[in-house]
Amino acid sequence: MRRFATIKDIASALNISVSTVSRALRDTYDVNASTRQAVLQKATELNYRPNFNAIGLVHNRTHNLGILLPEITNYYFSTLFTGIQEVAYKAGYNLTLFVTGNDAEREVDIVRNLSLSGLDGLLVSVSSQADSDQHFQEVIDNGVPVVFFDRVSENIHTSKVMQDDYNGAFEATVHLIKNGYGKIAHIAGPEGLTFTQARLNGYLDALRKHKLPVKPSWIVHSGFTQQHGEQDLEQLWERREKPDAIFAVNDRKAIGAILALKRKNIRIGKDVGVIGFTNDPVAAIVSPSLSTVAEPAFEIGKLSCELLLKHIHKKRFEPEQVTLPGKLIVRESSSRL
Amino acid sequence: MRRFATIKDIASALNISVSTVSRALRDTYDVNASTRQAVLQKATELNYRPNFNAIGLVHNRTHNLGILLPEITNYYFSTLFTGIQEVAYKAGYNLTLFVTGNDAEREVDIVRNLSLSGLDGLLVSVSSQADSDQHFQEVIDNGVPVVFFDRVSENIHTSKVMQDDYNGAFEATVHLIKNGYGKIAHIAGPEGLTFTQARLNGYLDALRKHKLPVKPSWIVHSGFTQQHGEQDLEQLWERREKPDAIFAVNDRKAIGAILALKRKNIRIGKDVGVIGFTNDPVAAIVSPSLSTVAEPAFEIGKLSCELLLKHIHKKRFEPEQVTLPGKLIVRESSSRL
DNA sequence: GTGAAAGCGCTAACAT
DNA sequence: ATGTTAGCGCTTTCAC
Repeated sequence: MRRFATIKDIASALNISVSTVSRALRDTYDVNASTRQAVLQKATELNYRPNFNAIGLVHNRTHNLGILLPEITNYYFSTLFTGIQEVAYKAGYNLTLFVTGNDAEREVDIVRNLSLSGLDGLLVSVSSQADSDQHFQEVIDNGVPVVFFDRVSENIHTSKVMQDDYNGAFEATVHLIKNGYGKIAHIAGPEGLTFTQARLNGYLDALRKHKLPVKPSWIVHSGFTQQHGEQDLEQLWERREKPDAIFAVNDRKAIGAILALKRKNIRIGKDVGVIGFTNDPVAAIVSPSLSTVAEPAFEIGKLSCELLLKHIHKKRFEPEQVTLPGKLIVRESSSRL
Repeated sequence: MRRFATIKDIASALNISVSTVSRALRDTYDVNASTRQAVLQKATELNYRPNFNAIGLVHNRTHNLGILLPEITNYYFSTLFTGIQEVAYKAGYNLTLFVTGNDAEREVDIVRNLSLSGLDGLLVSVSSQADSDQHFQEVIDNGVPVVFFDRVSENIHTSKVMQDDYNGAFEATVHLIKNGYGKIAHIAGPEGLTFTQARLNGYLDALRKHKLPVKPSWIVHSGFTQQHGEQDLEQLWERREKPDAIFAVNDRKAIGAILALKRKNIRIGKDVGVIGFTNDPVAAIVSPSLSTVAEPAFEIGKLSCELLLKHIHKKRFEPEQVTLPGKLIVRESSSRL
């Protein structure tokens, strides 16, 4: 059984008390300079490592943050994580990552079994809103700060960080309209997710504002993968009247649509315009390159983590909601030329 | 200050002792069925959550594994993580993720400051081998099991899980040769990393076996990104004699090369063959699609985690080395047709 | 089958 | 400036 050197070991080696060792190590109390010197040296010598379980037990905090994500194999969420870690690392917090695989049941299971005592706070992007948000409310009721980002939960009163999904979708749709497309379909995400709804609304309002027809048969909901994008497009092409442009809820679905269109020998841009959402690097690689709305993933990660740390440090911190703007990126897929 | 219900609370509510509560909760000792029933019910009622710091303190283990990765914003590592989590989740272990951003200094910093008492084991893909591996040896000397995967450390005696980089590279190169390319360049990773070297060796041996010229000027080392791939290609095209095929150390660099070639109006496949390594989904999306060697990322993740758990559970577990085969995936970029 | 008590490693009053 | 002690929440002898 492995056992690290403890402050007790240092104390007895030096013939002083554990409290003196503790104080010297923390460099915060009045400790004789020479004593501190001796302690520090002995600590190095014995390869002393503080026991975080013990410290956590005393202080009731652990310097551990939990992160709950629907997936990680994806540009957006992995970039977001990198942003979170940027802040956490500097603040001396470790990150425990939980990935649900978009499985709502697993999400509940994870949250219910969360070692709450091992976590000072929780950062969440929800997997699905089909079920209730009760499990998150329980965490909050237990006094653990929670910050939602990207896929937020409507019913829960806590800090949230999102991109401006509505306006991004609005701009994307207007961009298509301005480029001469008039029969614009929307390949959406699963129903029930707030941001799916926000992007749908942006799309709808853009159509209405420009007096274009809103055809329910041109709106198809499914998952977030490239395969879903391909399937959605096939479905659209079974309609009597076919659209002449596609606004996809994310780049992966847009790429799926592009591949499906190519297979039909339909020219992207010239025949059918396509625009996505995210600005996944693959958008610049695909041919023709994909127009999109860039999401500030890294920034959202940073901000969420900063907000969570504020919640943890102040006792009564009023929840904040932050919405970051996206940015229209025009490439080849949305131009007739 | 938040405070969860403890076994003490349950005990006093039920007028029994804490040890009975502890036993009932763990369902492992002789406890009267009705007592257990009462305890379980009270626990739910009070929303009892075990304190993992306390348990960790007693048992000297935490059910936490550390994962150290060079990056996460990338198909290979994020898939690998998913594989690890698959095993960890079922075994009831949480994962603390550390990402170095390919920064060797940061790696040392993280490892040196690791809360070793908070981790039952460590899974590592090293960021760079330029520096010594001393920091990892220290962890092992402290009795914390370490398993390396993908980018392993040569000098350290512990379990390692890798793909077969040498044979994958060999096969990829032979594939180019068989398809009629004779002047094959290699766009490599940074020098000093074991797997970079293994892929280089596979490439070299394939050339030698087929009596093809080995030209040092056709081998260029740099980083792992698409931008590096583009730069490397530009560098190759400054040579007096230009190659007619590229074997890239990974798909991202291969894609970079493809984009740079396209800019030069060189036809991929017909004029210059390209093959990558990884089988990133983008390889199927890029046009022309990219031939590659598929890496078993998910499997490597699973295996590494299984191995680490074995190390943790058995007291004296002999280190194992596992090498998983890759698989040649032929697409458009490596064919003259 | 259950309780009392010691102890995991550390911090934080309270003494001196 | 340093020592003594209680206690964080839990498990685990050792009694009975």
